[in-house]
Amino acid sequence: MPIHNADIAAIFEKIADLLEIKGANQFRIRAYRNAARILSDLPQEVRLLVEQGDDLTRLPGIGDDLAGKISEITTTGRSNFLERLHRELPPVITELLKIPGLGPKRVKALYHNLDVQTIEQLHRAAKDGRIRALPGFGEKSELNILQAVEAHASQTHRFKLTVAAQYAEALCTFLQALPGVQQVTVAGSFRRMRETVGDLDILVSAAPDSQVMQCFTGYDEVAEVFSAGETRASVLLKCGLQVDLRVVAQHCYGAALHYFTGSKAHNIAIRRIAQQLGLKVNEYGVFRGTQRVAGDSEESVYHAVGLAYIPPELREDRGEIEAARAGRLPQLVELSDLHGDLHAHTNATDGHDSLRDMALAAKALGLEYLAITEHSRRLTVAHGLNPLQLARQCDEIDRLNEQLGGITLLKGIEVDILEDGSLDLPDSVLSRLDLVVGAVHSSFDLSRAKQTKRILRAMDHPHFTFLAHPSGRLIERRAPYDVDMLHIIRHAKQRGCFLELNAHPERLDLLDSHCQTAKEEGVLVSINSDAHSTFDFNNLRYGIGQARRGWLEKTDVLNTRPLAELWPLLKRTM
DNA sequence: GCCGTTTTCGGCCCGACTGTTTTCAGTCG
Repeated sequence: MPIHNADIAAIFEKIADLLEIKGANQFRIRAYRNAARILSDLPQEVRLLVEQGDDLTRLPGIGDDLAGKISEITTTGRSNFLERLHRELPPVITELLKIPGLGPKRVKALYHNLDVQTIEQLHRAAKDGRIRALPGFGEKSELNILQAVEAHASQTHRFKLTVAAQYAEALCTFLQALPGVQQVTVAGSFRRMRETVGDLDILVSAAPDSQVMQCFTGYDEVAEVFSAGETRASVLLKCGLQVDLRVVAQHCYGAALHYFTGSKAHNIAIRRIAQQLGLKVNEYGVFRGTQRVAGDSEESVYHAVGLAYIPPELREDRGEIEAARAGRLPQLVELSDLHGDLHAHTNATDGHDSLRDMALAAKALGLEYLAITEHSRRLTVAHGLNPLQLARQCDEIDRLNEQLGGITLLKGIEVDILEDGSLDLPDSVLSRLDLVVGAVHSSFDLSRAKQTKRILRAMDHPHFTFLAHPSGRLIERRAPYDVDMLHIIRHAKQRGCFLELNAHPERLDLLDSHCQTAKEEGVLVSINSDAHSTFDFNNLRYGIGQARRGWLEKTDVLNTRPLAELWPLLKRTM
C-alpha cells in the first residue's frame, strides 16, 4: 500500500503530540508540525521523490533527520521513533489533546497522577471529582473538562465556506449596526478563502466606550460563551460554529487584520523577518523599540518588513514571502476577469431552470458566453441526454443564439468517461459540439494506475476539451479518487486540452496545489460554476477564491478569454 | 529539529484570557 504525504504528515503530527506530552523542546516539536504542514501542502507525492533519489533536504523545514524519517516511512510504512515513543506513552493519549482546555502539561499530569489515557477515563475521573485535587487544577477546571468532554461527543466539524458565509454575513450586519462600531471584517481562514473553515475570526474597530463585546456575547444565535475579555471573546453559535471576536482601535486595524487573517505559519514567518530587521510585529502595529512605525493598514505592515502586499489567499507560507521579496508575486485572477462560464446544466437534465433563463442570468452577470453541458445518457440519475435529445438541444441553442443579444450559448456536453476511458457518446455526436467536457462519475475506487490510464485515454479523444472536477472529491463527504495528477496535467499539456476548477462549494476541484502545478506546466484552467440553477452562478466567486489560493493569474485561466480568443483554443490542434 | 548577508551554535512570534494562584502557568489563536 503506497504511502501518501498525508500519511507521513499524520505520523509527524503524532510524534509532535507525544513529544509535547513528554515535555520536549518546543522548537523540536514545532519542527515536526512544520514538516507535517509542508508535506500536506506539497503537490507531488514525496514517496516518488524518495524513489527518484531526490534530496529531500531541499524542501523547506526538512533537514537531514526528517529526510531520513521520511525515507524510512515511505519505504517501510513505519517510524521506529514513533514506535519508541509509543512504548513510553500510550498511543491513545494524544486523543486527550483534542479536548479544548487540555494541553500537553495537563494531559501529562492527568496521565501520571490518575492514569487517565482515554477520553472515557477522563470523563469518569471528572465525574468522580478526582481531578480537582490535582495541583494546578481546581473545581472550575474539573467542571470545564466535564463539559468539554460531553461537548466533544457531539463532534465539532469544519464548515464549508458557503455555509460559514451565511452565518458570517448575518453576524457582520449585526455588529456593523452597533453604536461606536467603525469597521467589521471576517478574517482568518474565511478571508483566505480556505475551502472549509473551523471557526470564524471577526475583527472589529470601535470607539473605546462601545458596548460591542457585551452585545456580541448577547447575540441571539450564541449558545455558549467560552471566554470574554475586554478585547477578545470566543463563543459557540447554536449551529455549532465557533466565533472569535477581536476589538481594536481604528489606528491598529491594519496590523490587527494582518494578525487575525493568518495563517499562523505566515505570521510566524513575517515576525521572524521583522525580528531580523530589529522590529517587532504584533496585532497593534510594527515597532522599533517602543516607537510604532506601521500598522494603520496591512500594506504598511508588509512595507515595514520590506515586502510587497501579499493577498490573503496566498498567506500560507508556501513561497509567497520569497515571491514578495523578489517582486514576483502573481497578479491574481479576479471575478471580473471572467468572460464566460463553460459548465452549466438546465432543466433538460438535472438542472432547475430553462435554457433561456440560464442564458439571461449569465448575461445579467456580464458574461459574454455560457456553455451548456448536460450529463450524458450513462448518468441516468441525472436524466443524461442520448444522442437524439442532445441534437434537439443543439437546435434549440442555435435558435436561441439568433434571438439573444449580448450572450452566446455554446453547445457542449458533460460526457461520462467510462471505466475503460472511452466516452459515453459516439464521435458523430460529439463532433457537432463546441466543447466536450469529460467527467468521471462512476468506478471511483479503481487502482491509481487504472484510474490514471482511464483519464489519459479519455483525453486522447480528438474532441475532448477539458476534464471536469479532476479529483472527484466531495468536500467532507468523499475522498478524491486515486490518480497521478501530475501525469494527467502533463498529458493535458501534450494533448492541448485543459482542466476545470469546478466552483461548486462541495467540490472546489482542482485543489489549490494542483492549480499551481497546472500553472507551472502551462495548462490552462477553466473556472466554472457547474450551475444547476440561475442562483448557482454565485458560486463562481468561490472558484475564483480557490484559483487565487492556487496562484492563478488572469492569463492562466481559459475563460478569461473573450469569445473570439476562446474559439481557436476550443478547436484542438493535436 | 532546523537554519545561517552575524552565525555550524544558539537562537527560534507574540499577546489575551482563565483559573489557580498571590505573581503566573497553561492554553489558545
